[in-house]
Amino acid sequence: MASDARRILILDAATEVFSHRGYAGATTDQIATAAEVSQPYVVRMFGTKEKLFVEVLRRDLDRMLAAFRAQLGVESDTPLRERLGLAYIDLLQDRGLLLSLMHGFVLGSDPVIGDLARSGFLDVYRFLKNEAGFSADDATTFMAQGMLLNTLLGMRMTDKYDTDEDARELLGCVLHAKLDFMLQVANQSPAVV
Amino acid sequence: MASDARRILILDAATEVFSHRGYAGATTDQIATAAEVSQPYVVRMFGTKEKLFVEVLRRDLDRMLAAFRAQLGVESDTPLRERLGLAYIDLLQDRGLLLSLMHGFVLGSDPVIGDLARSGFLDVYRFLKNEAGFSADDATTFMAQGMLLNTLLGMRMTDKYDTDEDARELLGCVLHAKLDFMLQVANQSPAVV
DNA sequence: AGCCCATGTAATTGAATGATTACTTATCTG
DNA sequence: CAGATAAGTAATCATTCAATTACATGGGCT
Repeated sequence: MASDARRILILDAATEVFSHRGYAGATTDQIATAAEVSQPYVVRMFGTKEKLFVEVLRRDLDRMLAAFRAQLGVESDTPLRERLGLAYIDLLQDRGLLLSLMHGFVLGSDPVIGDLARSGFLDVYRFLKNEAGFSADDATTFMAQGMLLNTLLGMRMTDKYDTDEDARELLGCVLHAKLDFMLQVANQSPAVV
Repeated sequence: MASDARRILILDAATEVFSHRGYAGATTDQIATAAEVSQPYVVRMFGTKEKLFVEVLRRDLDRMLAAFRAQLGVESDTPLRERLGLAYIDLLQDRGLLLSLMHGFVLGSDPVIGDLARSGFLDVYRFLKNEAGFSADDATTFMAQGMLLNTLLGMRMTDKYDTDEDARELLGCVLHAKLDFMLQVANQSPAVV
């Protein structure tokens, strides 16, 4: 297989593994197994585990901004703000992809990862204000809802949907129309511990 | 020293170290050094690293709820909602204490930590609704702002306050009156990497 | 004094893990 | 066909780390 294609498979696998275990908790061997290659191959292709994580983070940030920008061109009755929210939920359902972002956001003390997380976060804020026309307050509120969504998915609150009334209500408030969709996805990928 | 007092020192140190490095990234030796005891002592007192993290998480959750409940009894002109927000910011400034919560929230795949994080999160939601009288929507919005605040502090966005105009604006939106206070605290504890 | 339980540590260990080295296989080019 | 370059792995290494064991210290009690 061409290394470009293999690279994508490894990045996909790494995103998945990092999202479950976190940066420090994930091992290059788990990533290699998930990508169906050998562990040395992963290391040689990316140099170090940190560089791999940085690439995952960078790609996820790019993907998020691209998904948001794609909504700018759409003609629709639903307001842009809502469309962006739905686009974000769509992104998150894709095999828990963006949870790796959350792990990156929490590693501000790491010089490399922290820098990337800060600048990536600010890029989103700038997009909302400069391109999507949000006010500072609206942008803040939008991102706050995104962080709550990340947190709920990160802690697998969807697991409690069936048994806890409050969990049901809370998820309903955040996800609105996309709730059924999200639950379906959550059940597809059970706790791979 | 009595073991009860030592226990508190170790929990304090563990909270600090976990908040910087995350659960998997922190080592029992770093915690022991921070608490000025030997590494075996830490392990023997708490059994395993996971049990130690669970105790840290549980204590932080208790502390948060206690701080919130304390606001219920206060007579003041400022509305309860705002007082709770300020109380949360006060909690967070205390040596980054509650960042450990964030790390816990992101480990939903771990059976023990995930369970605790989910039930602790729902406890806060229930408090807001049943004791503080929030509507479901208000409670959701309040928690979303808390998650954004956690994220901004986790990624050390305060480091960019002086150099980035957008970072300044974003932090201003979230922290309002408590901004100066927070920056002062953030500068007191520089990146202990 | 003499015992004993609580507080604490030094030394060690076994497993996990990121990284390196040295090899194999296959495809493309001249 | 030769031979080189890219794709990929098995085997191994050095480190790190949580956990265990065995030992030291000291204060309270009879």
